Amino acid sequence: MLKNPVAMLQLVERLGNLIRAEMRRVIGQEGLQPVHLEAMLFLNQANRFSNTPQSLAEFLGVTKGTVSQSLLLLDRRGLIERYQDEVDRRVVRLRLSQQGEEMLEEMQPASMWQSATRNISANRIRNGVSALRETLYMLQNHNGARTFGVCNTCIYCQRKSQRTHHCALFAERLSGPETRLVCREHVPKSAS
Amino acid sequence: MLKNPVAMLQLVERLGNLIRAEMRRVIGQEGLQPVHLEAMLFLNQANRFSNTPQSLAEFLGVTKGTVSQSLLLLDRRGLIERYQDEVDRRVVRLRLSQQGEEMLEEMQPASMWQSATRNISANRIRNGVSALRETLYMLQNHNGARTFGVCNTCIYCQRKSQRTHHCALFAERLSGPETRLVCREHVPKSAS
DNA sequence: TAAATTAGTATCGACTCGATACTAATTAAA
DNA sequence: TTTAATTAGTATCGAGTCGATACTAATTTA
Repeated sequence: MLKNPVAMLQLVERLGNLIRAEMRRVIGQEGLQPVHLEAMLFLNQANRFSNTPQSLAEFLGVTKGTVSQSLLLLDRRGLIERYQDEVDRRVVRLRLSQQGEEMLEEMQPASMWQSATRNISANRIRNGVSALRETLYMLQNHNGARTFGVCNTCIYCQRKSQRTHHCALFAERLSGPETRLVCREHVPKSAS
Repeated sequence: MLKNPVAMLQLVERLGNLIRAEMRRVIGQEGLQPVHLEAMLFLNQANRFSNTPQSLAEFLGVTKGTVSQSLLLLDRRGLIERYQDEVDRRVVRLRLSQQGEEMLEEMQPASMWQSATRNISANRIRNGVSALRETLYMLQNHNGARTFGVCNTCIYCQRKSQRTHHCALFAERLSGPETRLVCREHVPKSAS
């Protein structure tokens, strides 16, 4: 009974390393490192409260100095754009450039995963997903780390009508598509 | 139905990164990097056919040149021992030193995991483990990568009596404890 | 016996990463 | 309101990863 969590740890670790190695192989052809792909994937998903270097650093679990270096490189390659925030002029906003979006489109790391799980029962995968999700939230909660979930699973997200939502934390309106982006202030509903 | 595998990918990736960041935090205090801990964990588990630089490189998914560098560092710190193989004098055998074993003992990265999964149903975790394991084997099979499973889940492992086992590939006897170590030639029984 | 293969090491350059020190903008305090 | 503290971000340094390339030495194959 006690051995299964450890088995899960080892499997996640092993799979994580494989994914990382695969990432290195794929992205290496562009002269980039795994962390650059991670960063681009984040920027592709981050909502307008979360697209900053600070936020990215927290997501990646590295210092802001480190992330600054990686962003420098992505900028040099023309894969991202940086612009100053209108209100708080210390903060830098980030977005993928056209070129960055295209590169991400080409990668599609998901296809490998699809084929690897083709013969596994859907029910088993569903159970796996929920076990992993719960574990993730627990772990992050325990570390005081952010969850970076999407708005529609957040306690601050209120549905106003069929189409419009409202964030009670930032006190701003959210469009439908926006509720499917990740936020640095996300607090999962299930975490009581 | 198609979204769940991708969700699982993202969760594994995210958890993998968290584990990696935690590793960096813990092992960083010893002046080491995550890959060093990975290497030590591998050497702690590898059987006598698999405790070589080549094997470690395959496990980690890096080149032998890279692994050679990491081993140099571990050797300098006195955490591993290297010795020449008796039969084939090109190959170098690796083992953890006393000091290396003690360090690994102190780490115990599993405890964090135990607490993070405490409130999750045992059944759900079991399902998660088997989904992840199947995925891992599929993925490795697909890439032509080694599975690095333990002997007692390998097609070459034959039970001779209550206590003794036999490896049909290397044509050698295996003790009970040895069947719980990982092997580079492992082929999972389930993979028909 | 010679050629090819295999295990491992050495060196180079680009990059990560934490630590430290810094600038500039904002906020809190006196 | 002026000053002090905080916050977001950048720059630089050193140790280390990592792939690529080139190498040595031992073993196999031809």
